[in-house]
Amino acid sequence: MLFSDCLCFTFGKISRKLSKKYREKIESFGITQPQFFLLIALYEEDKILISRLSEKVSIDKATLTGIIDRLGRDGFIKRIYSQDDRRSIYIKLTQKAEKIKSELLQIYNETNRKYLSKLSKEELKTLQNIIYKLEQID
Amino acid sequence: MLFSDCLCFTFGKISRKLSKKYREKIESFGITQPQFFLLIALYEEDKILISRLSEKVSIDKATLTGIIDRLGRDGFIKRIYSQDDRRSIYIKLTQKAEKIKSELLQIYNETNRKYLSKLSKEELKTLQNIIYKLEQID
DNA sequence: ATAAAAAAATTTGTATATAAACTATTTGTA
DNA sequence: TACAAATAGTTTATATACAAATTTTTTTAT
Repeated sequence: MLFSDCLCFTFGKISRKLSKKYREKIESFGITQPQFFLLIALYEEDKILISRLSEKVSIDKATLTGIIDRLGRDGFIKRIYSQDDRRSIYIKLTQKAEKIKSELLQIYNETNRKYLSKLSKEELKTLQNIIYKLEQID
Repeated sequence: MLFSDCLCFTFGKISRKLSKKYREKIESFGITQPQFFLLIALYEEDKILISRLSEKVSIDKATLTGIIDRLGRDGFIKRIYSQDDRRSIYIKLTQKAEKIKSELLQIYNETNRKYLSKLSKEELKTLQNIIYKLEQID
């Protein structure tokens, strides 16, 4: 059985290739691709629990801790300690992150559209079904 | 634009999820998922140049150096220094790796089939086209 | 009320991933 | 020949990724 029949291999390969494309467009902002996606998630919903953020971007919490550390170190976000539940921590965008919001969103939208546009309407619809099915795995 | 419209995000997410599935099945062999795929590639074509292996598994050479180091450390492969071109290095499977070949290939084939079987013939055909298109990106 | 269980996040240890710089060797070219 | 350019692979530095263990706090069950 060839690697082309291994969805894991194929999806990983394409994922790495696409990541690189985003990376090239955002490197001037001093952020990485996972950091970029995290900021995009926060632009959609700010002041959000780390555990909720973890679900939203499908990255486990241990990994997220590091990404948050570095985004915090570089001044893009802040940890806000919850008063209600002292185990919980919210993540909030800083002014520095707000300032580049429209630029980052534009890059995000344009780049997404660029690759989506390579597929026909029919293919896109089928792909969405495929993705739905694969996301349901256990 | 939602994350569901970002192919990079979606492919990465599914790739991580599927990786975990392979990981669970092979952890008893003391290898990781990237190491597993590398062994699969070597079972298909043994004594292969590192640069060729890099193309075959679509992992860059710097990353491969590390994976090869660890597979070597754990006795699954050996570096064979070329006489013709002293820059070149071949990778060769050891007896230890040959011994688990049939088991690993079975896990590989069964797991691939399991996830492929979630898709219809029609979906699979379309997906292959989509993958082809995305692989062509620059 | 209190001990056990669960939850939120971090820490630790190991393994990718990748850009950039580097070493050694080979090839191309004047 | 001599020397610049290309090639094969490694190294370095930094950033994910993730399992397992840990800390702190809250919830649940008795």
